[in-house]
Amino acid sequence: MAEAFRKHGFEGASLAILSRATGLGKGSLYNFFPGGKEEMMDAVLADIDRWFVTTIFTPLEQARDPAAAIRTMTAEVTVYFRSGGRVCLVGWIGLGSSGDAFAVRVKTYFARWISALARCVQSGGVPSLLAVQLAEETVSGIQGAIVLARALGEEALFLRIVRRHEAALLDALARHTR
Amino acid sequence: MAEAFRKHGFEGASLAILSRATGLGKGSLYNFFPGGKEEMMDAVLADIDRWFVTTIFTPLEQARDPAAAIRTMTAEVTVYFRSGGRVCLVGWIGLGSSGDAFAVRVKTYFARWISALARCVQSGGVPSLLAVQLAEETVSGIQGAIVLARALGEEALFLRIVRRHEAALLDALARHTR
DNA sequence: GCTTGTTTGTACCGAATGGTACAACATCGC
DNA sequence: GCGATGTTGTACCATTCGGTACAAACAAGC
Repeated sequence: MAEAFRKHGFEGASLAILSRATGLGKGSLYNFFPGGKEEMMDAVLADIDRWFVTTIFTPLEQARDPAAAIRTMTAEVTVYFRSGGRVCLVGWIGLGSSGDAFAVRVKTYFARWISALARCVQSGGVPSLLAVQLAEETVSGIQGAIVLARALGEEALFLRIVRRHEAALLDALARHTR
Repeated sequence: MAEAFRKHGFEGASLAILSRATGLGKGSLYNFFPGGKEEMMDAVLADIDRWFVTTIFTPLEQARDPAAAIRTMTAEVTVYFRSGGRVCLVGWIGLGSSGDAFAVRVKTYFARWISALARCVQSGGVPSLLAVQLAEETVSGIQGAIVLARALGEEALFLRIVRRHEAALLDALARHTR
């Protein structure tokens, strides 16, 4: 179901597609999601959010070794986005007017990612202003890398860009070591 | 018409919406675009491409003053994307499976942007490998900034990120001045 | 085995979808 | 004026859309 939305977007994913993707008939679909397509998408976004919170956000927020936490973040993210071969549904949905219904979810997702990463970097001794700056740049850079890698059909480009952002983060940490 | 696609995406922009947006009835629409919605979208993308070629790409490619060319690029891009309030249709369309029909257009758009920017930076004395690296990072960064700025509803974030990329480009130029 | 509540498939709904046919209309060279 | 060409609105097409109704199938408790 998540993959169906990821492939076709919200508008493009028809109930027929969703039904085929899940193996459930319309009856079942509307039994579990009385709110229709919107509730289905919301559930998918909630699922994604949960994954990011446990795998990315909290490890960053509670990191005892910031450099290691950043390294695992980029590693996890690279796998998750299949090196840019997989789209970021949250970012995508935010682009269109159909995403207005999920605006809050989209906003909190990115806001938390940035703040978690910033806190991690900051905990390593980097001044808070620079930390936020680096975090913004990294999250934004990952989103851009997905767009570009998909557009050019070049997964290597995703890896290159993410690696550079990782390097920038680690460099800042090394420079401000206490 | 472009704005209709920009707002609703390819799937979301129905003929009714397109008709309303252009003020043309279905008859006229199908008179000018016998290929239907796909041809309309293609025309819009061609239009966008033309604008970027004349306003962004060729000035970069033929720049006599690389630093100035970069500065005008970021300025033009900032205005064009309304500081992130306006979506990059090319990048957006590339994310979904509906964009497969326009894959070539999407690909050449980004490829040319990167190569034009890289050539400009390189003409200022920056080694070609670094130049390509910086160009990739900048174009990707702009795309990410659009996604993030829209998601967070924060145009200032777009400006901040673009400005930082501009600074990185100018810095590289200054460092490798001949 | 019967009851109760959930899960499923199927038939169906009105509305909207992308697209076509075509007659009325305008425009223009001549 | 007249025909030729291009443009427009309208009615219409089959299909698909998201969504509902509901009865059959199922499961669990007792």
